[in-house]
Amino acid sequence: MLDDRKMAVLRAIVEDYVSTNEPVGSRALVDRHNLDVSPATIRNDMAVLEEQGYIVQPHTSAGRIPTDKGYRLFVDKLSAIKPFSAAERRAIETFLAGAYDLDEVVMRTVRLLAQLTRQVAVVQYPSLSKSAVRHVELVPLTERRLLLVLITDTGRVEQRVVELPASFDEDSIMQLRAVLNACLDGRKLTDIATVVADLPERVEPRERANAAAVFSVILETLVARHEEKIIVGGASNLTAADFSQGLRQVLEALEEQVVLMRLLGESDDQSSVTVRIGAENDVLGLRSTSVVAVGYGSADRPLAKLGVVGPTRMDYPTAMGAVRAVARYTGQILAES
Amino acid sequence: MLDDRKMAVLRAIVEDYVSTNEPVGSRALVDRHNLDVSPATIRNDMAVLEEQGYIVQPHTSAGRIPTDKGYRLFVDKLSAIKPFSAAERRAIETFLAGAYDLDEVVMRTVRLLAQLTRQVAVVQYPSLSKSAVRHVELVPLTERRLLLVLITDTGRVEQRVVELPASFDEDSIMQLRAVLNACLDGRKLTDIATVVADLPERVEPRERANAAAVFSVILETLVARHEEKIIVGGASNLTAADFSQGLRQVLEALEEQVVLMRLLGESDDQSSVTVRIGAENDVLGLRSTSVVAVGYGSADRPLAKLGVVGPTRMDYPTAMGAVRAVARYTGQILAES
DNA sequence: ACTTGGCACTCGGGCTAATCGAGTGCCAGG
DNA sequence: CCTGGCACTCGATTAGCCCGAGTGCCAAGT
Repeated sequence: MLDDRKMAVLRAIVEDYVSTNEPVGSRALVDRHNLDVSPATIRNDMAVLEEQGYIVQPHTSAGRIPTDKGYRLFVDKLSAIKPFSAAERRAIETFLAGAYDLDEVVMRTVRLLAQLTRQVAVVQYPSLSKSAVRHVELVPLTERRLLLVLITDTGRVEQRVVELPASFDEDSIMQLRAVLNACLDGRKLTDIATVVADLPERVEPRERANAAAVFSVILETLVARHEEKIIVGGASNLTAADFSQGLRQVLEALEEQVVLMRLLGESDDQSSVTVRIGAENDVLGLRSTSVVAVGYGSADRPLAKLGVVGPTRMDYPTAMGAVRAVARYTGQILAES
Repeated sequence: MLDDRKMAVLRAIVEDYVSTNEPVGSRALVDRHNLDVSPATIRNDMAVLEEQGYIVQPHTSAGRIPTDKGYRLFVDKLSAIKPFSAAERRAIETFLAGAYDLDEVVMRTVRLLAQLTRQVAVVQYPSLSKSAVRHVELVPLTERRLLLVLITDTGRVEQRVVELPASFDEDSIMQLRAVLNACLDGRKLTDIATVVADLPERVEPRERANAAAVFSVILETLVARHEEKIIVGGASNLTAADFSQGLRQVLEALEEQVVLMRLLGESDDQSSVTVRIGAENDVLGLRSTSVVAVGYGSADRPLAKLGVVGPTRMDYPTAMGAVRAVARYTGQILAES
């Protein structure tokens, strides 16, 4: 379909356009890359590329810019993920290493990613559904209220107030806590629904009402609600790339947790870097952005995803390299705890 | 200095400019407000106002726009905080009432505030220094690592990994936990430093090394580190007001926790709404924005602050009303737990 | 002393015309 | 299939122009 040189031309167009942000013409192309042909030849190639939908000219007589389809081909066939130098890796490692707790790790990750790519970074907390319970704690608040604190093996701490149907005493709480920890400890959160179903039997009859309230809150919190938590950073990088008038839309989209989830979640391939370009994101308002995402965590223990969002005119090789490198180290650090 | 009519003129200029975003001239002024004088008279007044620095003309021959000093006078003398209607209050209340835990309350607050004011909302978590300990929990992670979880009476849950100098057994942890809870429960976090100093005596000698590690982490976490946590929402509202080229700067500033702290913290008057206009914010990059902030929490128990950030060209009465109303209800809800 | 109508003046925004040049498509020849 | 040549297109830039909103000032009126 497309011979080698046409591919090379497309690659050159993408690279030039990404770095200059201006439509690239045939002359500039032969100058800046060592294609040993004349501009006229390039023009013929470009005509073909345009006909096939890989590039377009914004105005009748200006250079060409890549289409989504063009970027897609570039990412799939024409570029390699840019590896990071040893020095860069060390920098990443030390930057992340200073973090104390999960919040800190996630915050640093997002900052780092935004800085490395000069794009908007998006990092998802370790997914609850992929975590296991490490500890459950019940703290009395008032007569009929408990604070339920649930700690996962990925370091997430979820809290929730429980309203009890009846008042309680210290002993019954101790007992309930013991039962909960005994039964839930180490269980995957996905399995918890079934485990909880059997729990009432293990509680003294007169405490069952209160226990049931606690159980239902556990289920509700972990299964139904905001189980995913995502943070965003580096929004100021969006001002560099000029979204005609869509900046507002993009910012709005990035404030919606649900949208972010879809953005990261759409690709279910865990281990390799995935790229969604322009209209491939069926999120309204992000039609003119690309998403580079990857799962993090060890191979046998995927935790969640992270990535960057930026204009389709993005340095994909570098972004992919950064995302992959950061994911690796973040996963590593979280695996240690 | 300025007679009544000049004041009225300034008020009219501010109001018109805020609503139209265009320099306002003498004719428009007499038309839209019932000033019973001619445009020429207004022009004389405007000349005086300009001489005194309350207004300027962006171009030699265009209408006037208020200066920071003009807005300041407007806020101090010429406007009243806009009260919210009963219906609006009810809406706020029900919107906030559905929240389960602290995170949820804060998130909803920030969303609500952004929506009501159409500005960027900034909400600080209940300040640790004003909280008391409700519960301390130690969760074993590995041989020599503990997860320290600290729950405050304001609902904040802080976590931190502790590296121990020696290995430990279940019993010693139980004991340590008991000591910690016995001694710290109910104590203000500001007092904790002194309390912790006396703790080692109450631990068995052979456990002192580990205990000391835990204590130092407690101090470090609560006193030294990121004790303040602030979240931001509604950044997309910034695109409406056109910051000539400072949008980037503004976004950057809003991503810096430290900057946000200074923004909210600068005014130490807890109970009343404070407004900082333009250059009054000595934060670089926010010289062209205004901050409307107020403390929340009950009078005898201030918790933290919240507010909005927007262009100096802002509807101050409404913003102040919204900030005050939201602070009231958020404080109320947090007081209940 | 303040207000008012009149009037000349300023200057930014918007419109049109003209020019420039990057870049194209196509063709004929190698 | 590549190449140099050439006519053509059209966006961007510049210059010139006009219009009108808005001003400052002044002289006259209350």
